[in-house]
Amino acid sequence: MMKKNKHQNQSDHFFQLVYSIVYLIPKGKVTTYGAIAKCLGAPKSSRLVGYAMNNCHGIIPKVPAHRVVNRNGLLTGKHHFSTPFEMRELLNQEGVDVINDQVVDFKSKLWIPDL
DNA sequence: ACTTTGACTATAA
DNA sequence: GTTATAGCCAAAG
Repeated sequence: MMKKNKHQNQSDHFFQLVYSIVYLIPKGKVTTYGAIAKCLGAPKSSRLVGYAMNNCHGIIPKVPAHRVVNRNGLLTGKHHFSTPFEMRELLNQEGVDVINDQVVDFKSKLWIPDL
């Protein structure tokens, strides 16, 4: 009788939850940390979303972290990729134009996870 | 157990 | 338009 589990022992429960949302981001679209956090029921934990992404290196399947930008449409996490240009490259391949580390027509490309 | 950190956001000046 | 400050909360040290 698993009585030792007082409350989901999944240490990275929050991380997995974030990843599951990121996987849902359609190709050619982007979303924000706050949108993901809000979808998780913790709109004020936007920082934790970014924190989770910092741990996404080596996650299988690959996490499309390049589709997650801040609320301004700025590629704040580009420095966490293999190369600062990789994030822009990936977005460009999906039809998302990026100029000066900012998504062009960000408002149009924005996608909000559906609950 | 306490302190620091961080891929954020909202508000104020 | 920009810059500064505060709030936020879980993971890592």
